Amino acid sequence: MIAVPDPVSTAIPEIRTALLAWFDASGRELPWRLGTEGARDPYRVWVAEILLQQTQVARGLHYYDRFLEAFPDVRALAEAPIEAVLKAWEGCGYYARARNLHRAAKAIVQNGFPGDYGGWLALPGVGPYTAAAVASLAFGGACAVNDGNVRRVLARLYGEARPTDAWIQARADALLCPARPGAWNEAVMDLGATVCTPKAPRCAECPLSAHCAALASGTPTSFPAPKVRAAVRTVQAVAVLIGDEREAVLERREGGLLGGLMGLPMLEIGPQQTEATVLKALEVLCARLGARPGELLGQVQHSMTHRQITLHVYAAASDSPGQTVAAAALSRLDHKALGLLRTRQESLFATALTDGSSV
DNA sequence: AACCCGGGGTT
DNA sequence: AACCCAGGGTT
Repeated sequence: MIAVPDPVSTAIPEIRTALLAWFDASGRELPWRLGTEGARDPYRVWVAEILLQQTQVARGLHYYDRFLEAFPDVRALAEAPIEAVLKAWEGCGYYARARNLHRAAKAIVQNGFPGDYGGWLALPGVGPYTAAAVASLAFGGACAVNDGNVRRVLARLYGEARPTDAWIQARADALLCPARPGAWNEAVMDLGATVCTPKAPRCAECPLSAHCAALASGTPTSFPAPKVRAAVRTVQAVAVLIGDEREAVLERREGGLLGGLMGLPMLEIGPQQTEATVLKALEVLCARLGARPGELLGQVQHSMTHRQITLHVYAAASDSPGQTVAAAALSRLDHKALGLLRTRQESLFATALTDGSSV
């Protein structure tokens, strides 16, 4: 059987030259791209790659500055309490990233930074993408990354609607420029982020348009086909606020959802609930806390990728001391719940102004 | 391989 | 309202 080379494979030298020339002229300047190409500061690259997992660059920039200011080097990170690490990550989502970053920092302080793909892959929170990224960007390793950008760019270049991870990795490995592996990886990702975008690609500006099978097909956006996603689950929960926005009883969330963060004591009660079952849950929750249930402060809605939460927030009273809210790392959901107190006070104040009564 | 894990941007 | 984002861990 004779293997027929595809049009992209035969044009690999031209493709490398065209994309790297575009990158040298139009690549993004980003704070984790300081220093020599292929020999960047591994700490800065590593933190950036973890932060950018499923997080858009524009959003990551803010957290990156904040995180590096709090933990300028790997020793500072390793020696910090986990609560401080989560506080720096607060609001960024996927909090297992922060916990794994902290764990890995301790290992790095013990053993030093790994110098190759396999060493990075062994660290918690580092998978195939991140290991290849750090190995190429900070150590000059010939490792091709495979992320959402690479997937889209290569699916379009080859006209493959349903690429598997193995398919993408094989093409990425073949295309990788051995002379500039780090720059090549950044170039493909920059192209995917700024030109070969999901919905409205700027094909007229693309340095690879002459080689692109998806563009030739007339419908470049049909590559790759959308991934099927799990349905959003609707759930309700009850939370109690013992204290106020400054001092409140908080519990550490265990398990997967928002794990590691602090939050109001909470009890999930399933998808559709009546007022009676909500009140029953409130009693159960207060019994566990040794607290006396108070009035309804309101409901908050919170949507996550895979969940739509309605949270019924009640005031409660107990003898247990609260803790300083500002010092704890909380999810957006808990910040919304705490915000109910403020809106409620404002509406009471407005009522007092209207009818002349005292608050 | 399928599922879970946040929060927000773009279209 | 989809669809996506510089993915990784668990089952």
